[in-house]
Amino acid sequence: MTEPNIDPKLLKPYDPKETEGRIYKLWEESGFFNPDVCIEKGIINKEAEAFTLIMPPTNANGSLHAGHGLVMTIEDLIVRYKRMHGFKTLWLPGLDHAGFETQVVYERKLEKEGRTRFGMDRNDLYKEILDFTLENSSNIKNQVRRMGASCDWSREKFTLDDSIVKTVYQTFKKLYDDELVYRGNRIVSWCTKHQTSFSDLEIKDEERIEPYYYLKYGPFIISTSRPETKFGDKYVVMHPDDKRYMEYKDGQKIDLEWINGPITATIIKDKNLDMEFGTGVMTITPWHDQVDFEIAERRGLEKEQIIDENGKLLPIAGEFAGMHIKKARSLIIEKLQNKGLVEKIDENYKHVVRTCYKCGTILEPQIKNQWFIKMKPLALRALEIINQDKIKYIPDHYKKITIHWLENIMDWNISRQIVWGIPIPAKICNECGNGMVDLENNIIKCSKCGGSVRKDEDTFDTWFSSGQWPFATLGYPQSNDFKTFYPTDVMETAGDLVFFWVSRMIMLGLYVTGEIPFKIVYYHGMVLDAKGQKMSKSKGNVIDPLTLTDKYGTDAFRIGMIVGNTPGTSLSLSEDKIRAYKNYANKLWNITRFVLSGTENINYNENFTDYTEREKILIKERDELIQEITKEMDEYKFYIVGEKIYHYTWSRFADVIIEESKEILLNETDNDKESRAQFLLDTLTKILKILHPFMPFVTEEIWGLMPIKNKKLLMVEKWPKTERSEVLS
RNA sequence: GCGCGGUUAGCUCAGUUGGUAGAGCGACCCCUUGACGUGGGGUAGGCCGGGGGUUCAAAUCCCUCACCGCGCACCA
Repeated sequence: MTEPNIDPKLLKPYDPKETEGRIYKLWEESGFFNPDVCIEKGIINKEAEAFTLIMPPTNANGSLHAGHGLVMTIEDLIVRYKRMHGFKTLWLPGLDHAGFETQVVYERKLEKEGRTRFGMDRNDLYKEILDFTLENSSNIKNQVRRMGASCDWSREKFTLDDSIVKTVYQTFKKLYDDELVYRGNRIVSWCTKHQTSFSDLEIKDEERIEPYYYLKYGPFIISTSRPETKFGDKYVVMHPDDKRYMEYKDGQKIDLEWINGPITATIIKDKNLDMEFGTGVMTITPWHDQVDFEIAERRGLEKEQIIDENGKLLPIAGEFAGMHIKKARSLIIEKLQNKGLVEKIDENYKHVVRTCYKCGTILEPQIKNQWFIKMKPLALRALEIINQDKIKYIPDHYKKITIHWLENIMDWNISRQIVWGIPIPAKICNECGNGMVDLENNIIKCSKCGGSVRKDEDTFDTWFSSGQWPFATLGYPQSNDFKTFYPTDVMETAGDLVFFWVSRMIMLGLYVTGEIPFKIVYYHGMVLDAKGQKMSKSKGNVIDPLTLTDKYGTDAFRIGMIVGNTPGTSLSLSEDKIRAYKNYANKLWNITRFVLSGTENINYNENFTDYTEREKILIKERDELIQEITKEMDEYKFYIVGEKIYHYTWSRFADVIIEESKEILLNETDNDKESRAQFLLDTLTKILKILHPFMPFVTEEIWGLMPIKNKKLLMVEKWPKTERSEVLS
């Protein structure tokens, strides 16, 4: 054989490092990430159907982790596939200020520097975090590029952009006008470390074994795991039907000896009490307990704060005032024991305590005057459309989980006592505590009592703004983008955001725009380390996706993340697997070398029909596979497609077809050679197209070397069609 | 307590209308063949968590139990 006359690049092994940056630049400069450019350049029709995927805004408080790697891979795969089908495809990238999350990260940074946010000027702190965020964000954007993401950077949004904030404010106002948002004194979960309240979701339940105390409260025995809350307990509650306590009447007063001396307690008969539990009698602490609060509200009982915002006891605790509850508990019990008021102590009481999901501090329920969204009406609307299957859940069991949550939804506290976030545009009355939404910042008097007002210093729960992301990013209500790309098609995100984010987007999307925000929710699982353990900095098992892409190439990383990774199921990231796909990228490269050098004197004709029987059989087999694969792609079963195309190229095309081609191309008649050569070129072309969404870099690079007339960039070529197999058979 | 998953080869996991179990990695044995040793050929390895049921036929459908995850929950 003569020296092959093919691109010398092909004579060396495939080098992802040399290729990827160059290819990404090629794509970016083509402008094809932007659907408008695709129309301008005649790649797609102006009338083409839109396909929209809004990228979950990346937290701008760190760098890319393995989970992001998965997100970028799956979403880019979906988007490239749709783009190759001629959709007017938009993948809109974004960054999230991530309110509390980022503030926590920043506070840790401050701590390391020996500083603290408390006592810092609000504006200074805000500015520092903003700088921190912006610095990170440029870093993150480069990392997203490294993953090959074909998102439209020209439409990038940040959750603190003016346009987004404006939309968020309008929504807040609308909710207020519709009486779906209210300011109220309600029990909220308060973190004494972070000095902010949470919604019911920012809570981690933790099982603990702690002593459980049975205390003598006058003639009764009450039980508690939290004696430090009991100072102000002056109501003793029992069920009206409880035969044991028939002699006591509702409202009856009883004098008794308590922690710091004699008190007068009032008997309350209430049905919202479990007779079976403990002794069937309890005292209530309305300021620091949800159930007690509700009873007190219903019965109009007094509420008194016992514990302050730092977790220290207030003057009502007498000699214990100023002491942290952690320290006080055992001392209080000691005192009660000395007074003979402890009946018994159960040392092995197993119960659940609510802790801050970030720092693990036990949350203190506190009554706070904050903004709440009335969720029931919003949830009902969402339930209706979910039950009608207007939104498809992948995997489908997330539908059940969502329904279960929506049916038991609680009002949503959206006030956060942190600086880093979107300020709540409202005034609070200094006299009566009334809250008034004030977008123009011109309210100077309370609308209820005429009292003086102050600006609400709180910020919105970050999920309140990100809950509006699909329509906010598209410029609701008037922009062309909104009209063209909303409702969006797919929301692809992590399973643990099902309540935090996805369900709230559905509710707020329906409420504001009257339409569902997306048609499909695709949940990916968590990325675990090779041993199946959760990655965390403290365990030191965090895998940086970029170290893997450096080592094995982005394509290898990407297809390794896809194959065998079913939606919703967590994925163990093993380096072996990624390495295997690096070999695959190289295999593809070598296949190309063979095909191109073996078919040098052939003009590839994609409409060639003069195939011999031998090739017709192979084409039928190949096209059946393509049909199968296309169907599975449309069903979002990428994990199967990746495996099948891998298997076909390697075990079938390379190991069998190429092997037998060696003889055919050397020894058979011209007809046979032509038929085989056309088949090899045609099949390689189709393999590249199918593989492109999975492995965009190597396929684009090879595409550039293919002897194809009038070719465009592979990223905007058309997904292979299979109608011709009928023509040929 | 309620809800949702999972349990298949040594490891990680596929298995979508029920029809004699698959992939990758790993292991072992061969092959210095001209696309590729980042390769090629081959072998071993699974009563598909246990027990019932439906069926001609069950990894697949139903019931039940066990174990492992994960959510939710106002039990003082």
